[in-house]
Order: sequence, then structure tokens, then C-alpha cells
Amino acid sequence: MKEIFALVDCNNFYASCERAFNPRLEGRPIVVLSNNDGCVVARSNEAKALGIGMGVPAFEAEKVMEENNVEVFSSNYALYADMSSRVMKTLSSFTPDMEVYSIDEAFLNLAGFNCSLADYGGKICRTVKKWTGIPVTVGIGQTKTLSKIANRIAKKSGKADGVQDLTDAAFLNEILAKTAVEKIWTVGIKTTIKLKRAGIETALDLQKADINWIRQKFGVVGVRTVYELRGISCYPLEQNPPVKKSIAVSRSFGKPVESIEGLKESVASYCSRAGEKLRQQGLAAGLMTVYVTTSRFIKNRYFNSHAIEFPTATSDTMELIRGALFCIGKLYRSGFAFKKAGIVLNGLVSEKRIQGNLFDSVDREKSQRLMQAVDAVNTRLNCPLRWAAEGLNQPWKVKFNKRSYRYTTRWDELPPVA
DNA sequence: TCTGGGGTCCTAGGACCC
DNA sequence: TCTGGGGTCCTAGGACCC
Repeated sequence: MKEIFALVDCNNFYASCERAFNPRLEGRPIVVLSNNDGCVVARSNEAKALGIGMGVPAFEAEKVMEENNVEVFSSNYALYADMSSRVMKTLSSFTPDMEVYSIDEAFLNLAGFNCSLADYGGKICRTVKKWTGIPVTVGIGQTKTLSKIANRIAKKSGKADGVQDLTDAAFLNEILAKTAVEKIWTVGIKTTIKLKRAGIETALDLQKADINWIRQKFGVVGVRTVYELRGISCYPLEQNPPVKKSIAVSRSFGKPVESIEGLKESVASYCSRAGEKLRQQGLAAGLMTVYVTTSRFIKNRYFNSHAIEFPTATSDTMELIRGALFCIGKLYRSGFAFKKAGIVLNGLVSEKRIQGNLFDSVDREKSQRLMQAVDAVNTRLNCPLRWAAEGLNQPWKVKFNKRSYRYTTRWDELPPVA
């Protein structure tokens, strides 16, 4: 049976989440900033029209934002995550055959549907908007890559129903001829430069490229992309999210850290978060890498990392913290203004399959009970338990100066009705 | 002055083995 | 002095995604 993918993509997702709870924002330019209010990570259409680019530093866009009364928000991840799950739940009512691809995108398998796909897509858009307040766009194609292109066309053309079906379109090639290579999924900046140097400018050029040459220059990833453009599916729908291979927690500091104590506090708090993630997913880590760095944007950048192996894979926050503090001891150099630190956990195994160690000195059962108790308390409290090593004042902590209320996940932040 | 965070996959090259 | 070849495994780094 011919495969048919629909890519459902939320429009300007973070900006739309803000708007969903604040009708005053309808029709107004909105910008959402990254951690520390550093970069622009989402823009409403009105903000895009002002020429505010994706990923630009907030200070560079400050002038244009001020002059145009742009509504600026810090990231409100609790709100976006909750809105995302509402959208995904709505989508799952249209087909169980679905892959949640990112916080704001999902692939649906529409193979074998005996109705007009464009009509069905329109129904998806209307329902999601009605049930969640989030506008979405649907792109339909024979492969994931083509559904991505279809989605882009639907967004760009501003069609009222928000759907573009490219499955049997006689004009598919016409569309591909108008699609620049850099707009194709899996074609990034480096590949774009190489392709253009070889005279390949459009998706249609790439679709017709010699497969052996592609294999040689761009490896299997390039080959898959060419096949996908030809309508041969290389990326199947992944319904069960694969088990994670690494878990990372890192943050830029709200203000630079020069002391070893500051670095220790920050990585301790990242360990606390990483431990929660491990336990939520029923995993334990065998390896930990800790890194610290000064600003990426200065000369003489200092970056260094140190890795340790745990004698027995662990999900115990206290053990993670001990390891991380040891690493910081190896990494710290005085006289630097550190801008960021992070930890990465690898060698992840299922909690149930931890390889015992003869010389293990930790009471695993006791530590598990303690962690369960901490997690249970923290899911119920707005002010969570913290480990002493995380410090009290945390002057390095990320800044969120313009965060909206966490309307859907905190009782104390419900929107008031006047 | 101010520049995000969390992932995956692939490849090349080194270590090691027989 | 001459000094093979094939295979696997692991890791670091590159490229890309949202």
C-alpha cells in the first residue's frame, strides 16, 4: 500500500500558546525569548513581518521591538509542554498511527483513508484550533520529506484551511522546482553550500541528481533525502519513542560565575534535574560528563570537560552530585568568568537491569526509596525540595524576567476573571 | 553590557585482535 | 633490511533537527 504522511505543525507554537490565554494579543506582534531572555526563539506572523529573525540575540532586536510595541515574553516551558500534550491528545483522536516528532509537530499515517485527504486535513486544523486554541497547518505527502515541503507551502500560501496535499499533485514537480534546497528537511547550511557549488539549487535538481555521486559526497543521509524526494519512503513512522541514549542538562548563567562554589552549586542543581529525568524514564546512567565554558563570543575561550564512570549505573541524585563536584574540581581554573556549565549522562540502562558490582558500597534499595520520596514530594509542591549542594541564593540562576503565568499547571497562577 | 537547550545519526580514524 | 590484511569496537567530532 502506498504510504501517506501528514505533518501537523503548530503555527508559531510558543507565540500561539501565549496568545491562547491572552486575547489582547490577537493581531499583535509577539516574540518569545530563550533562557536568560537571550535569543528570539518564536515569533508571531506580525513579528516576522517586522523583520525580526529567528535566533537573533534579544539585544539586537531591542530597537525594532520597542518601536513597534512588540509583546515580549520569556520562555514558559511548563505552559508550552502542557499545551503540546493537549494538541497531541487531540491529534490522536484522528488516527492512532501517529508519531510525536517534537513539541509542536506530529506525523500522522493517513494511508488507506478513503476520503478527501485535504478535507480531512481541514477538519484536523479546525478541531485542534477549537479544542486547544492553537492554530496548526497540515502538509500531506508520500514521504516525511515531502509532507514537510507540503506543510511549508501551506504555511507560506496562507491558505484559509491550512492544508496542502501533494500526494497526487500533478504540480508536485512544479512545487519542487520552486523549493530551494536549503528548505529541505535534513539539508543544513554545510550541505547547502556543497550542493549549490555543484549547481544543485532546487529540490527538483536534487531529486534528479545522480545517486552514486550523492552517496559519495553526502553519505547515506543524502541518499535517503533524494529517495524521499522521489516518493520512496526511507523514514518510517516511529510510534514508540526510542529509549534515550543520553540525557543532558545545561544552562547559561544569569550572570557570570568566577568562583568554584558557584560552579559546584550550578552543576549540583543540574544533577538534581537530571536525576529526575532518569527516574521518570526508568533509567540509570553509567557515565557522566561535566563541562564548563566561558563565553563563546570572546577570544581565549576556555572550554573543558571531564568524564567519570560510575562503578554501578545509578539514578541516585546524591551520587550524581558527588561525581559532578569531583569533576568540577578537575575543571575549575581561577581567573575566568564562566558563562555556562552542563552535565551529560551516557551509558543509560534500564533501572531493572543494572549490573551489580561486587564492591558496591551503596545501599541501592534505601537510596531508591529516598529518591522516590523526594520525587513524590516535588510533584506536589510548588516550592520543591532542594539539595544543600545547590546553594541558597543561586546568583548564577537563569533569568526569566518576562514570563507569563503558568496558566494550566499552577493553581496559584490561574488567569483571573474580572 | 546583553548571544538557548536537548537531542540523534553518521563517519573517520585509532586501538586491538587474529 | 624486508614489515599483510581483514575485521570489530569505540570515540570524537560533524551535521542536523526542533
